[in-house]
Amino acid sequence: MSAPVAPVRQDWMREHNLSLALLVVLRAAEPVSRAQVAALTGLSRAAVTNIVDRLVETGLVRELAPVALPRGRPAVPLVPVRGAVAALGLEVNVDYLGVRAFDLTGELVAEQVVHADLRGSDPQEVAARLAEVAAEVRAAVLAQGSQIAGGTLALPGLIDSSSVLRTAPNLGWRDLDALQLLPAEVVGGVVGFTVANEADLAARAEVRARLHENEKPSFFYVSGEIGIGGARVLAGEVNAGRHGWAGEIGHVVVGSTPGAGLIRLEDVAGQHALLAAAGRPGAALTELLAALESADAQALAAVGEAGRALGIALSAVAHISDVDEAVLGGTFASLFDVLAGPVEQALAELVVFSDWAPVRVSRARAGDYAAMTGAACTVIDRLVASPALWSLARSRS
Amino acid sequence: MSAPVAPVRQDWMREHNLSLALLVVLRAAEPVSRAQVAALTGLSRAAVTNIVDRLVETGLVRELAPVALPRGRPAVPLVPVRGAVAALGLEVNVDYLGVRAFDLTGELVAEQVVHADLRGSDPQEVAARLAEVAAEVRAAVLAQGSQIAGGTLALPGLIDSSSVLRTAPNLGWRDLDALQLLPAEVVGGVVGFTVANEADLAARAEVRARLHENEKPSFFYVSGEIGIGGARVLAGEVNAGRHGWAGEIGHVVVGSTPGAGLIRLEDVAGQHALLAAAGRPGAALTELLAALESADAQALAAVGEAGRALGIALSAVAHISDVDEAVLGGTFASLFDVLAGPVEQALAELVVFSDWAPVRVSRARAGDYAAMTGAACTVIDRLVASPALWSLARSRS
DNA sequence: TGGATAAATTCACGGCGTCAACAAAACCCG
DNA sequence: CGGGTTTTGTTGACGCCGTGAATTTATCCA
Repeated sequence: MSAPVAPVRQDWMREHNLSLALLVVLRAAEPVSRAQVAALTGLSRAAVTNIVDRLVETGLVRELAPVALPRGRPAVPLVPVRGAVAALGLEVNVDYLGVRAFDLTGELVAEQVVHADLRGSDPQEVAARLAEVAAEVRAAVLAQGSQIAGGTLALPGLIDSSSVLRTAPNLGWRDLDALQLLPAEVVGGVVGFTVANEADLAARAEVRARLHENEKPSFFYVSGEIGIGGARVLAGEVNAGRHGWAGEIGHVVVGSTPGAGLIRLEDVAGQHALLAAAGRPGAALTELLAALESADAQALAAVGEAGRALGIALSAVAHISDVDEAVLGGTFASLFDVLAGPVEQALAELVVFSDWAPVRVSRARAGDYAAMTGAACTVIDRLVASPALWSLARSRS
Repeated sequence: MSAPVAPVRQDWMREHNLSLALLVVLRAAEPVSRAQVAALTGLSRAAVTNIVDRLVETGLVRELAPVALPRGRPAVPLVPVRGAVAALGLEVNVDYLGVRAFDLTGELVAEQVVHADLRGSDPQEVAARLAEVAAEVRAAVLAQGSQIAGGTLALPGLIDSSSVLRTAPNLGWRDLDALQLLPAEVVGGVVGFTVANEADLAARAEVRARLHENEKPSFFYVSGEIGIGGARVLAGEVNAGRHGWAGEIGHVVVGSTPGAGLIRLEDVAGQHALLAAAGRPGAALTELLAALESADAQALAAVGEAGRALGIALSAVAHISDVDEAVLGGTFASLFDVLAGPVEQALAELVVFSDWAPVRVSRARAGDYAAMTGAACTVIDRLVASPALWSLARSRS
């Protein structure tokens, strides 16, 4: 949320403080009282009384029964209303498509994933299948009385600011308006519908997974799939860049051949290249994992090489973006035990500031289908950032 | 200026709108009237009347004589007060040190630069010399009745958030508290004094140089000096990263030797390496420029190689940070005519999104001593961001 | 001289957070 | 068993801020 270069009026101020209070209620491990909200936000108790009343009116927050304290008047605990709102996270990836729904607190409410090989698929047809899945999740959510707050679609490709998918090489899709692709009953019925890059959204899910230990984590998220993408997170915010396609680490140069040809990260650590180097071209990832399990020398060497290349690419990220943690996600999370060593070694060797701020390497914690989760998170973020707007939109419908 | 994760009160709102109005007055090509400020900011004329009155009270803005319009009541033009405020930009670099003073509008008011070879110099001694120069510039500024709004020191090295200079390899300095180094009469008398990286500040100066054509430019600034640094600018804001040392493009890997050794950008395009490759190890840059002028084959080849390496490093920047313009500054600005071609070619060849958003390459426009200029700019930025705070500080002194 | 036009100002109004006072609901101790 | 204590939550006066409409000011033009 960046400060607007626009006049600020009282309603903006109210919106901001409303959002602040809502965030405190959402993020608290235990239910908080009005007095605690006041203490945590820095607002006066009087203001918080008023603000919380409005949040209760909009149905986003609920009061529990008062609980006795060691001393003084009992406090009224405040909790987010679970059933009130559902956020949809959709995804089309190379080997599956699916939809997830989360409530305000980030709890999974409904989900449906279909596995399929979507390489070189027809966008129209895939969109129709996604719409079906979305309709089912939608129905499940509505059945339990939730309002749908919006949706975000994750795609493995470059998406520019007008929601046009420029290219998704592994799907074989090019120059599609991703919003127009989806039928109106998916997009139209939903207040806000957006499209974003899969790696950026997975990084957002990773932020969520780390919230309990760090409110504002900073790291570079690496999404190892068929291709290799990534996203930089600074103080809890995903940094998508000028057009929204930052983090394309797969195309970073990591070396050269004697003939002066350049080697990019994907040429070494992309899934096809990695399997080929491991002596299993065209095989599934599980085969590689099994080979590593049984200490297959060629497989270990291939992953080691990939790790070194990834470390070189990440050293470029560290120098250019100044991050001190690299989070390995996607298939790289499965390969973590073999991969992390060479990555760390290359980073220690190459990064100039590794003496003061060594780049840590860690495994992603966001779990499966991180991009879907992250997609829903962005919807919740939008809602939390402007609760009054939401209640307005709700009352209109 | 990012939105605070803190309660917003009316005084914050006032400060914001005050800042907004001041910015409009500063940035306008022609003096603007209150009515124009209202139109440009989106505030009501009533509010602008009040706000401008306060800006006039603080002495930051002045009214000119009313000028007749084609129709209607004459407008009262508003202009920034030139003599009111002076911002100091200080710099210690490898071959010079100096101080510049700018007024509110960004006009140069006073300046003093001393050339000297500061490689391997003693920090204490250099600080004393800088203090002398600063005292003279200070005196010149005070003589014309300006108040000093603050100062920023530019250093060619990694500076962390607590203003400690971790390392400046080309000065041979390490682990210094840059603020404690300067005598109290330089730092103490000044409201806000900060330290920052030379390339980050030069990038800030570049933003200033481009304001008239683009309010919020985005680019990657390359600072070619003895070493090679840089800074990413997104929508007019310099992005310094987690610790403030982003943009260290000189250490990015651009290839490898057959023996599996890695080649970093500085190994090819750093000033020492470049001069050596041109057959003039240890020479001055002017010699290389002369050789290029006379079409010396070895010099041209060396710069061409450096350009290709720079292009490879910038392709990493483009993929990681998604920028669509690279600005070549420092010595690279002088070499621009020879350098730009190979850089552009490498970028076109390597950047995946060059079809939709080709990375432009341009010469820096910030002029000499860009870091000093940018250092003063950050001081002015702080002042403009909180005009009320400034008037408070002023009334206390 | 009167009308048109646009800048700048004034003022009543409603919204918002603060502050201080107060009410409410427990607990403790004599 | 009842007053004192403590902390929560509410209330109302207050001051500040931007809005919007009405008003004043200043110039040009017919």
